Amino acid sequence: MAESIKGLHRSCRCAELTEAMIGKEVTLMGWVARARNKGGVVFVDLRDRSGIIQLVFENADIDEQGFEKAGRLRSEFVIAVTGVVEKRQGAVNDKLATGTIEVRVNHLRVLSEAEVPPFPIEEDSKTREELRLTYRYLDLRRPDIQKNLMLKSRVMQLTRRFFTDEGFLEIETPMLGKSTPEGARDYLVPSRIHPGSFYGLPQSPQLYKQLLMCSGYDRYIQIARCFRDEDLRADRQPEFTQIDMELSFVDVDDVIDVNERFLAFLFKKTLGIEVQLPIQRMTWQEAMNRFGSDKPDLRFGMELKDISTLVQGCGFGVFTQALDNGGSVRGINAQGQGAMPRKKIDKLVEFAKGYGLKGLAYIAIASDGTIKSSFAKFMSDEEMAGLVAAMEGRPGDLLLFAADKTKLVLDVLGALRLELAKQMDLIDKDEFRFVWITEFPLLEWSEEENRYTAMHHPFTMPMEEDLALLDTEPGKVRAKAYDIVLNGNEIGGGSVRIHQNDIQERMFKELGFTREDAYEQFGFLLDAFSYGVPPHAGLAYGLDRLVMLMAKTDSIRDVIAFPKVKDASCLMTKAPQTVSQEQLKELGLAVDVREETHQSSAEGN
RNA sequence: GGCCCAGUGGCUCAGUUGGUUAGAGCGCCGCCCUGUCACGGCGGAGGUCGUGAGUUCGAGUCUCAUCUGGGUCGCCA
Repeated sequence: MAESIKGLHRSCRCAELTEAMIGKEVTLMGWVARARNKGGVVFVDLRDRSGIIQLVFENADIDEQGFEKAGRLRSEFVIAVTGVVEKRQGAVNDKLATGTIEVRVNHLRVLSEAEVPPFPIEEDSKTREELRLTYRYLDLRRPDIQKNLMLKSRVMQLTRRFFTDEGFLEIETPMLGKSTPEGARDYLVPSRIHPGSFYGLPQSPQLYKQLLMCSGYDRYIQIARCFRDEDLRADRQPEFTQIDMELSFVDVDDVIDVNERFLAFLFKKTLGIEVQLPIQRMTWQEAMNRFGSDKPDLRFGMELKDISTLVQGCGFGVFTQALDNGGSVRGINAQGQGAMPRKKIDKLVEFAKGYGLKGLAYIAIASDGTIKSSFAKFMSDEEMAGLVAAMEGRPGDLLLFAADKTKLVLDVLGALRLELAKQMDLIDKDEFRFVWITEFPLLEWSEEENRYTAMHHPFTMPMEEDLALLDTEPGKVRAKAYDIVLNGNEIGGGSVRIHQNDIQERMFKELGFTREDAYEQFGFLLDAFSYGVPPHAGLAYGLDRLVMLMAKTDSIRDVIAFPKVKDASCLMTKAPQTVSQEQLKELGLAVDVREETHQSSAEGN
C-alpha cells in the first residue's frame, strides 16, 4: 500500500551525505536497490540519481510496525525515511562513495510499491537492448545511463555558458519549415489548414541561421533538434541534437579559434582533460591519402602507402589494370601480423569485398624473412623486394594491398586500417585525439544523378585560390569547409558561406540548378542576401555523438533518453503508428501502402 | 535494398554426432537468521526452446520461410 509524502521534505540526495553530516537527522527518498533482511536487523541500499546510501533498520530505533514494514521492502519500492547519519558500526564498504556511513532509520514510509522489474536495474547491464528499450523508463534508472544523461546535461549547460560569454545569442528557429529536397530525406508534417501541403522538419537550421546573419545577430547559437529520414547506425538517430552556430564578419580561422577554445573548456570542465591548442589541422587530401578517411583516427599509425608508380608495368594484372583504368594501388602494413592464419586473412578479404572491392592482395613476411604472397608468382623477386621496402615491411609484418578506383581503394584501406587496429588492440581508449580536417572538395560527382552535388551544401564558399577552376575543373575546387574530428568520428562540421551573388550563381550553375530552381528552393535566402549580407561562417556539432565519445560508449542510444531502434520505431511507445480515418480526412490525406507494411506495425512479436 | 550476427524459464547463458521427464547461475516466492553490503541457510515455483512449414520413427539441435533486435554497405548535401 502506498503512503503519502505529507509533512516530509527531502534533505538531500542519497550519495550527497558525507561524514561531515554524522549525527544529523535527515530525510531521504529513493528506490530500494537491495534489501538484506538479517532477521533482527534489515539493511537497505537506497538509490537515487546521486548514488547509494545504506539504511539500517533495527528494532530499538523504529517502532514495531515500521520494522515489520522494513522487512517487507522489495527491489524498486519507492520509500521515504527519516533517520540519523552514523559512522558505520560494521565494516566499511569501499565500493560505495558513502561506504563509511549509513542512516539509522526511525521512520519509514512506502511511497510506492513495485512489481518485480523484467530485468535487473544495475550498472553494466547484460540484458539485451531490445528489452531495455521496451522498458526504457526502467533502463533509465541504471546508474550508467543516468551518468551519461547527467554528462549530457552538463555539456549543454557549459556550451550555453561558454558561447554566451563569447557574445553569442541563443535564438530558436522553427521546427515547422520548408522541405528542401537537396540532402537527406525530410520528415514531413501535413498541414490541416492547407490540405495537401507539408512542412518539412529541419535537417539542420542552416538557412535560418544564415538569415539571422543577414539580420544582424552576428553571433548565434542554438542547441537544435534536427531530423533526417535516413537509415540508422550505431551513431546515427533519425532525431538528434546539434550545437549549431553561425558568426558574421569572420573567416575560417575565426570559427576554428572560438571552437577549439570551446572544446578545451568543455573537456576541462567535464572530464578534466587538457586539450592541447591549437588543435592539429590536416587537409582533406592529406587525410585521404594517409588514412583513407576524411575523419581519420590519429590514435594509431598504420598509414596507407601509394605504390602505384612502383607497380607500374609489373606482371600482376589486377594492379596494372587498376592503373590503366585511372585508379591506384595502395597498401597498409599490419605490423607483427605476418603469422596471421589464412582463415583470418580470408576474413579480411571478405571485409574488403563488403565495400565493393574485388579482392585484397597480401604479402606475409615470416619472422625468418621468407615471404608468402597471394601474387608472388606474377612478380619478380626484385619487384617483391621493392614492394616490401616501399611498405617498410619487416620480418613478421603483413602487407595488404588494394587496387581499383582510387576512391574505393582509399575507402577500403581506411576501413581495413580501423578493423585491424581493433583486432590488434592498437587504440588507447583513454586518449582524446582531435584534428581539424580542412579544404574539403567543394563538389562531388554523383553517378546516379550524373551531375556534381555539393559535398557540404550549396552555400559553401570555394577557396579564393581555386575560383578560376570552378568553370574548368569543378571537381578540383576546394571549399572553405572544415570538420572537427575526434578519435575517428566527425563530431562537427561547417563552412564559410558564399555571400557574393556572382559566386553563388556560378555555384548553382555547377550544381545544375537553373535560376528558377534556385529561387524555388532558396528564394527567400537569395532575396535576403540582396539586401545586404555580411560575410559569415558557421559550424554545428552532433551533440549526441560528442557526448557518446565523452562517455566512452559505442552507441548513441546510450546518451539519448528515448532513442529509436534500427527501423526508426520506438519499442516503448510503438511509434510510429497508423492514425484514424478521421485524422487523415482532416488532413486531406489518403494512405496507400502495400499490405505487408500495414500489418507488421500492429502487433509486437 | 544487400550482407553478417543473435533469439532456450523473469534476466544471463549451457545444451555434445538429432534420441527417453531441457540444465545452471542470478532473480522470484516461503521459512529461518541482529552487522550485512553480489549477505547466508533450508525449501519451492517457473521454460516446449521467437513464429510457421518441412525433412525424420524422432528436432532446441537439420532445411526453408518469416518476425524481432543488433552491426554494417548503400544512404546520411
